[in-house]
Parts: sequence; C-alpha cells; structure tokens
Amino acid sequence: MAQQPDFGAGPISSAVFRVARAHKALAARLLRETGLRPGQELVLMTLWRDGPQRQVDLVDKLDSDASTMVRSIARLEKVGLVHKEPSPTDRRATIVHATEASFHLRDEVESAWAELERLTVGSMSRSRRTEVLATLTDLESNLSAAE
Amino acid sequence: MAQQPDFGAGPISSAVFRVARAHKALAARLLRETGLRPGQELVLMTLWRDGPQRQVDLVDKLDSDASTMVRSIARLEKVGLVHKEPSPTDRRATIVHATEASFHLRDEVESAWAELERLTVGSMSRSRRTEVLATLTDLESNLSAAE
DNA sequence: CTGCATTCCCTGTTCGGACAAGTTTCTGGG
DNA sequence: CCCAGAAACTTGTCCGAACAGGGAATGCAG
Repeated sequence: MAQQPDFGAGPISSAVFRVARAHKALAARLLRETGLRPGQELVLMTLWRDGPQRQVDLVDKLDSDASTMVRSIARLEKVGLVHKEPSPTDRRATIVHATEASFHLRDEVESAWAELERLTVGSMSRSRRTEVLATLTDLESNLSAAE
Repeated sequence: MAQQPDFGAGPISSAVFRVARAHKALAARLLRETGLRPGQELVLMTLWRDGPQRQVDLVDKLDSDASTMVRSIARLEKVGLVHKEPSPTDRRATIVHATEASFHLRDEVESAWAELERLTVGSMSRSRRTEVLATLTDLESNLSAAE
C-alpha cells in the first residue's frame, strides 16, 4: 500500500501530481489488453478520426514532440497498425495512414477509453461532472498562461 | 501553437491528461535552473523532510517503483546530492542520506515548488482553491478505488 | 533565380516509469 | 534449528517524453 505523498509547499500541485499518476496508470492497465501503451492510442484515435495526415499534424494535435512521434509511429508501423507513404506534394513530408488491421482495434480502444472515463468520474452526478470539467479547464488555462 | 486534443469519448480523462502534461512541463521548466529533473526533487524533498531512510521507504512515500528508485538514487549520487550507506540492522537494506551539498539546493527547490503552486492556482480565491483541492481529491479517490 | 530562413523529419542521448526476473538477506512456522 | 516465503535491492528491457543537433526539401525575399 502506497503512502500519499504530500508536500506542504504545494497541496494542489501535489494533488495534480497524484491524480496524473493514478490516471496514467489506470489508462495503461485498461489499454494493456489491446497491446497498446498510453500515448499510442492517441495517435491511432487521431488517425481514425481525421484520416491520413502528416506527422507534424499529429504532433500539433496531440501537443507532442516530433522526435517522440517518429518513434511512436515507428513502433506502430512495426506491429502493422500504421503505414507511411511519401507525400505527393511535399517531399519532406510523410503521410501516416491507419491500416485495416488497426480498425479491428478501434472498438476495443474506444471502450477502454469509455471505461477510463467511467472509472475516473465514478459516481459523480452530471452536474458534478460539469463542475469537475470546469475546474480542470481552469487549471489548464492557468498552466498554459504560465508557459 | 499546439491544438487542444479532445477525444469526445472522455472529456474529463482528456482534461486530466492535458492538465497533467502542462503541469509536468511547467515543473520541469521551473526545476531546470536547479539541474534537477521532475521526480528527483521529490526524492530530495522527502529526504530533507524525513531524514535518512531506506530506498523502500522512499518508494512507499512517493508511490514510485523500486527499480525507478534505484536509478534515481544512482543519478543523485553521481552528482553528489545523495549518498548510500548499508543499514546497520538489515544487510538487505541501504540507507539513503541527503548530502550537505544537497541542502544548498533546498531553498531553490522549495521556491520552485512554491512558484509552481502559485502558477497552478493562478488567481483563484482561497475558497475556490479549497474546491479545486476537493475535486482533485475526489478524482484521486475514484482512481484509487478503480485499481 | 539565388540565397537564406523555415519546415519536416530523423538520430542521439538522457530521464522517469513500469514490468519481469534474479540475488541476497531476513523472518516466522514447524 | 531449518526451510519456505517474504522483503530489499539490482539488472535488463521497453516505452514515452524532452532536448540538441542535423539533413533534406521548401518557400520567400530580393
């Protein structure tokens, strides 16, 4: 059983830290049966939703990093969930496609995310969920104002 | 400029994800001048607060992992912020001490955390902060109930 | 059209995090 | 006492994340 670390200097930061940890761990556990690691499913979900696109588009949409994306795509390609094609109009760019095989995972991934959401909100009422979302949005806007 | 990724299937999970990302990035930026990486400062803060202790105690308090702690301690030791001594009563265990040198960093680390907290809460009123903390605690308790 | 800044991607490196597997040491039931 | 199981640490491996640096292609200003 883990202690709950608390650093008096920053109760809210500490709490954000712990929530983030637990949330990521839960996501990892729910995605385990799909064979995906947390982060990879976001790439696939973006491709499923928006279709084939350049790596830089994925980077922008996921607020990720070009070098991280290179490796993430490479791993997804190695297991056949994604393939790359040169862009016909820009020889610097490669277009990333979700493969047919990846679509077989779609239901599983989306139900894992639904389960993650369900477990995260627990027994909160609808109005409470709205409050929670507003709180998270507030924190996000504070954090991005601080960049 | 980054887009804000939003996955319809899980608005709160998505928001948690983004807040976690931004918060960690901000912590990394604030700690940068101390030469520490996010995570290392937690080890040091725990040692400063509770004194010399076994690695497993640090793991428990930080809800971390034994193998992660081994390497984190090794890195802190390499830069002279920490040293290890065999436990006099248990030959399996090693006691981790914060060095004198590490205490020179203490003010800097603690003010970085204070700044992190200040930027995270932004202009929230005291009562709003209490609500936010309650919300985060709710989320944490949902997440740990799901483990 | 030429030169230069920008864009897009890739590689190297470092780190935290997690899991598996293994070694040494301790502890408690028989 | 002895042995099985637990505890503490270590190592190997894989992954996401971030930063630095660099190469190739593009596009824009002059």
